[in-house]
Amino acid sequence: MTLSTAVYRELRTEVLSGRLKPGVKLRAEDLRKRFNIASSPIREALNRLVSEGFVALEDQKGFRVAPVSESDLQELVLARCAIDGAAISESIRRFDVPWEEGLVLALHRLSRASRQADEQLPVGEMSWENLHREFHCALVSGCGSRWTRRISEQLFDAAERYRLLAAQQISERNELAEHQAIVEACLSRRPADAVDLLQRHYGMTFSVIMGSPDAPALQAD
Amino acid sequence: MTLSTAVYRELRTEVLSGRLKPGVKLRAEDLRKRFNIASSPIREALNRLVSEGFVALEDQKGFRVAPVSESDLQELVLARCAIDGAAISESIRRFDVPWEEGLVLALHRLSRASRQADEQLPVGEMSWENLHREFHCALVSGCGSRWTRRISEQLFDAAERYRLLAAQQISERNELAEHQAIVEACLSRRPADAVDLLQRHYGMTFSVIMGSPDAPALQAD
DNA sequence: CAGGCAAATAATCTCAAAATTTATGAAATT
DNA sequence: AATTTCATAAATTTTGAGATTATTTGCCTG
Repeated sequence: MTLSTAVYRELRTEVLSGRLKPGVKLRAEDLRKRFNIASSPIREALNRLVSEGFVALEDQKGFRVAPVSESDLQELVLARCAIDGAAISESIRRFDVPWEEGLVLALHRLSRASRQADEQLPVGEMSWENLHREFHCALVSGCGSRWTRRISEQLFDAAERYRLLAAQQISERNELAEHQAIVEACLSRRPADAVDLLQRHYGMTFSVIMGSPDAPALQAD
Repeated sequence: MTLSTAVYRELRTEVLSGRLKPGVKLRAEDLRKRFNIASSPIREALNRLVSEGFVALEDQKGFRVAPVSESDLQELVLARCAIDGAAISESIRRFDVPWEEGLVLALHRLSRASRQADEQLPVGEMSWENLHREFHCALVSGCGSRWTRRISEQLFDAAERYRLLAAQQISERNELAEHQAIVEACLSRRPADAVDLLQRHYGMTFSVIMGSPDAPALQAD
């Protein structure tokens, strides 16, 4: 792997996990010292993140972690409702067996995972966050379009960033039940129910994030 | 504007217009000579295009113009049907007056434009291609989500690339009538019709592209 | 206090060369 | 003849120092 790619992945992870706060300046010089490499690979990594929307670039003013706002989150949730809704509906219409099985498996794994992030994970085991991501990918994986799947993943990552920014300790809120209900609607081929449950699920996410103690931070940046 | 940004725009235009063919190697050294600048801004521009999917990057093997394929186009069209369909439906549900008026205006301008690209455009006038893009943006601009709008634009650009690659002389096929029918369905608040017409419109695009004399080129790359 | 100016800082770009990886093609081996 | 080996060539990535251009800062003047 090239240095550019390594730095790209590291910065992407840090932005998405909320370790790098919105609006923070990303000076090539600082990052150069931090990673102990020259500035070219750093600028290349930052440029990739710019096109992904996780880093903002103003000509001659350098890079910043992409800002957040309540309206942005609201429109993000709206986009996810529309796009993932269409994708899940199409998945049910097609009803591939690999899709069905992948979904069951992803739900099972997610249900077994603990949300306690502090305890050390056994080697080779994925975190709840990663399994949650896999689950949402599995939901839309039967839609027949890699374009749609890629977009759905990007939107998930953007939304997850908001969740992790707002919530160090958010109520667990029995998401498992919501996930199970969605899968049930999928398996029994009830597209309208599945879409409805999915959109409620996203709507809940929005409320929980905006209701969290850290939510006011969304105004400041 | 920085050099990076200028090169980014130029390369993006050339890839999307089909002047740079799929699979073609993009060597920093060659581009350096061509633009007569150093390689850093060139690599930065290429890295931005990588995240956008218009340039492919394999570590240690350099940059190439993103490949194309029939299945990719098919899945692209599917994504556009789902996403723009949802967006247009939501736009009608909301029915903002600015959206309605923007749509009428965009259609009017598009109807006045000539498709002859060879003749010199009067200063300040947009090409049919640009007006067509504006029209499609206007269609989904009432959906209430900047995320959805951005995604719709990116998908339009990717699809337009296929159209321009496949078609130097494609039948004009009375697209104007299709556009008018979609707008009519929007203005009279018939979401199901609008979505249906839009999806047929995209489906036609797919058939026309795959039926063009240049279509076999889609296999080779 | 507002506006302007110069110095300091930051961002972008250049250039030459080093380090690393991949591609090439001839010689050796099976 | 086909495959492997290996040295060489070429390409990609990275370095690091410095030049250039734009922005910010803080002082000074009006």
